[in-house]
Amino acid sequence: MAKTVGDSGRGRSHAVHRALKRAILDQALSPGAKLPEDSIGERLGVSRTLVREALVRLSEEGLVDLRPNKGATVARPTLEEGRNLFLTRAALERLVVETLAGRLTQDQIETLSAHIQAEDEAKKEHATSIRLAGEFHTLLAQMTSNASLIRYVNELVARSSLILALYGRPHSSDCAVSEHQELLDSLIAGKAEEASKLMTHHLDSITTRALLPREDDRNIKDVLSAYAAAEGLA
Amino acid sequence: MAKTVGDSGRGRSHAVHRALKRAILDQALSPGAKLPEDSIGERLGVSRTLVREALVRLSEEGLVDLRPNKGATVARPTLEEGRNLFLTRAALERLVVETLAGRLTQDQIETLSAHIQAEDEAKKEHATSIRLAGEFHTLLAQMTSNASLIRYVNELVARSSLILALYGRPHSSDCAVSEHQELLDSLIAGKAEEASKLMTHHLDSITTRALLPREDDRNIKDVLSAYAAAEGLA
DNA sequence: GATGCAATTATTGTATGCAATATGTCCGCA
DNA sequence: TGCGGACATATTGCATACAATAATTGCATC
Repeated sequence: MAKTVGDSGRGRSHAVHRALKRAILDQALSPGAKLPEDSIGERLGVSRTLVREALVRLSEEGLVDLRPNKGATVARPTLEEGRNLFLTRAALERLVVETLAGRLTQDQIETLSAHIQAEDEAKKEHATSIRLAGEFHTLLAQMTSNASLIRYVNELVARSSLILALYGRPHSSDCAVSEHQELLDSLIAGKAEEASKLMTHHLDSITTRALLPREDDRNIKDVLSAYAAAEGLA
Repeated sequence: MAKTVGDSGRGRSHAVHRALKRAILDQALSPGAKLPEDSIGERLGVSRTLVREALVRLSEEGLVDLRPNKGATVARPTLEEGRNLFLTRAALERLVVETLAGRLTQDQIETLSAHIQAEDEAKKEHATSIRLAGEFHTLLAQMTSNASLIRYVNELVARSSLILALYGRPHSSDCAVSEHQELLDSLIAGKAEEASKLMTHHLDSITTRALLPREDDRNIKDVLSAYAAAEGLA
């Protein structure tokens, strides 16, 4: 439906890239999943060449692991990488709010308010809710007009989805809507320092509130050893 | 000389990537230069396929501009992008020094000291001096063991070379060696706050000390409009 | 039944060929 | 001379073919 001319950018390789990216972020492809070039190409109606190009891009973005002669898999960050990632996010997003504090236009304020309201209304639907929460952060970044900043925040927010998919507590609202509202209020009031603190806390609390170690983080051997013992094996 | 098995990573495409990256950072290929796939492939003894893969990666790193059907050129950041980039760098490198303050091992301290000494000795050779200055920053980042942080700092430092190539004052020592020493002293003393301030100032002063507008930054229209007026045209 | 090896299959790595698009040149025409 | 259009050239976009490597299976052996 948005495909006619919308194939903008570098022809179809970008289309493939977007398709895979969406699939990953929607968790239709979960972390660790294999991504064979020809099945993907077949399914999407393009040749391996284009799939490879897309996979290279995704790997540069950190969404895909590309191991030589072994093929591509959806990235599977460790818990520690996850924590570090949120530290990095915080550093960048502090810059975002410091840049924005007291500088939001009326239009931007309305956009953000509307977004927060949408988040509030979608609280029930877990999947949507997560997506919207991420979008709030990328929306803010966008408003700085700082290209590198935008790019990195987008990347980190995307990867955060992976982290939360792997280590997120099932029923935690990962981004409390009220925190977004407070943040916005600070920004409007031009309280840069306060906004910065709120953002730090906001992201910090995700790592403590929502992240927790998962069994499936251990490798297959460790998992099976338990079953082995139960059966009197190994 | 480092090619036998050192072709590590994804076969030769990484080798191509590294070769091009070096060439760009050494300014053997200056910003705006065309990068035709087949001449590069021919020169490097690989097919266009591998060159393309390398170019895609470089474009993701922001070192190369990739325009559909128009081919690749060495990136040519605007002055404003340059300033924004240094803001972003500062945000990340503050995190670096905060992470490192008071936590450097003896080995790390020695590595950094040696590096600073090397910088001091290379003060005369402008090119080497610039490279070493950059390496100091990536070295610090490396020591945090924070993967995303390392990756972004590396990327931004690399792109800084482009910025300085375009807008750097010819004879400014872009990274004052003494500032690196002060920074290190702070880190050793564990004064996180001070180190953070030093880093901010250090990078800030690059933008004010070393960056200056260049004629060729304005786009062709603006430049020509003056001449047009002078000749009573358009 | 466990172990190691060989043959098979699946999948990636790379080069090449052809189509599509952009760029540059030359010529005719006002 | 200045302008536009057709042709020629260069370069990218994409698919396909083949080679190289890894994963898997089956079999023979102990």
